[in-house]
Formats: sequence, structure tokens, C-alpha cells
Amino acid sequence: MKSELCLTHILPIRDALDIISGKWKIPILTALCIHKRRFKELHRDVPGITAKMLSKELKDLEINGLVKRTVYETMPVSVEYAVTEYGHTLNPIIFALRDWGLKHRVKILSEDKVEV
Amino acid sequence: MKSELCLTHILPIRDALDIISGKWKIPILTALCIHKRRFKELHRDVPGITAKMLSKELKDLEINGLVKRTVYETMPVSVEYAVTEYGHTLNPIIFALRDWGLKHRVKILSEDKVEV
DNA sequence: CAGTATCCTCTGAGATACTG
DNA sequence: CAGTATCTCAGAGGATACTG
Repeated sequence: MKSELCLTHILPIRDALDIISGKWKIPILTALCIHKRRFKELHRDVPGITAKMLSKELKDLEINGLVKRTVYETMPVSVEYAVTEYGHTLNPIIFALRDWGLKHRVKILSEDKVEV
Repeated sequence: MKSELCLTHILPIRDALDIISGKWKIPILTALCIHKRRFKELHRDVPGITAKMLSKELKDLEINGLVKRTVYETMPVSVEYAVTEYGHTLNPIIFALRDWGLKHRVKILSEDKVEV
């Protein structure tokens, strides 16, 4: 129970957070996990994101091998984003976050009733 | 598979991220999950954090009911931080992040060998 | 010991307009 | 359609010094 054990827990968590932290990466991956999408569809389905942030975050995700970008030479071009096999290894994190968020919302709502 | 379904996935995730996002909250909770700690012990065991950030993040975590602060009127005072019962509901997220971080590190290291 | 107080930097993120 | 280019700013985060 000393610092070394603590580090073996915290350091991998920091590795993970370095890659997926921020306001948008997990929401984007969540949308893409449901099914692959084109840029504009993502822009529409991830509420509140700007084109600039979406573009930047998709690049980060692609660099880290979590998302694959495919360009179709239609006219005009269409671009499709999909979660890679490696990206799907994040599913347990995504599900855990979603489960907790759902329960948390229920908790907050019930507390509001009591407080007010 | 339309936007509504997407929202039911993304909105709870944003609720969760609003509370635990940032560089320090999950590492702090991880340290406290192993066992409760005093301020200075946390400062030592969460690598790289400053006293200011630790203080701020602990306040946020306390406000959200994830951490409990207990003051002992020793001389000088000692303060103990512990994860609340509600805070422990985050364990699945913490474990998922840690598992993924560990596997990711293995992947990165093996890729480095191939590349170099 | 358990924090505050200052000061500072940097970047995550938004708004708006524009392009191949 | 799928992005870029600017501009802007709040606040996350860090360094250092100080206090009850």
C-alpha cells in the first residue's frame, strides 16, 4: 500500500487520460461506435461541437489509431469516419461512463426534489 | 439509429465527463480508492500535482459527494480525505481506464520496437 | 500540516468567416 | 461536402512564496 503500488494504478490511468481526455473525444467515439458516419453527420450528432473542434479531435483520434478516415472520390468528395478495431477496445470505458452518467442524473434529479 | 438514440448515449457521458474530467480528479480518486489519505500523503502520491490543484480538485470532488473531508483537531490539525460510498460507484470507470492504459502501454512499446 | 495568495502561461474551446 | 483560417477568451494548470 505504498507509493509504488499507487503508481502502478495511477500511471496507466494517466496514459489513458492523455489520449481520451477533453470534452469531445469520448462523445465522438460514442457516436461512431453506434455506426460509422460522415463529417457532417458527426457534426450534427455530437451536440454542440464546432467544425474546427471536430476536425481537430478526429485527427487526434486517427493519429492514435482509434478512428479510421476513408475518403471516397465522389463528387464532391465524401469522407467516412469509423472506429477501428483498436478503438473498440475503449468500449468498456465508454459503457462505464455512460452507466455512471445515467445513474448520476437520476441521483441529481431525486436530490433536487428533496432540496427544493 | 438516429440522433435521438445517439443523444441517449452521449448526454449521460457528458454528465459524467463534466464531473470527472480534467487531469487530476481520476488520479486523486484512484489514490484514495486504495486507502484514505491526508493532504500531504495525497500530494506525495499523486505524482506532479501542485498543492493548489490538489486543494481545488478535492473541493470539487467533495461538492459532488465523491470524497469526504474529515478534520481532526490534533495539534497541528490533520485532515483526512476518503472516497464516499457514492464515490466508489466510479470504480468501474477507474478500473476500465486503468486496464486500457496498461494494455495501451504494452501496445505502444511493442510498436516502438517495430518502428525503430 | 494543510492549505492560500499571486502571478503567469498556455491551450482547449467557441464564434465567425471562408475555401477547394 | 469537408473542412481551414482567424480571432478571442476563460480557465486549466504551473511556479513560487506565504500563513494559521
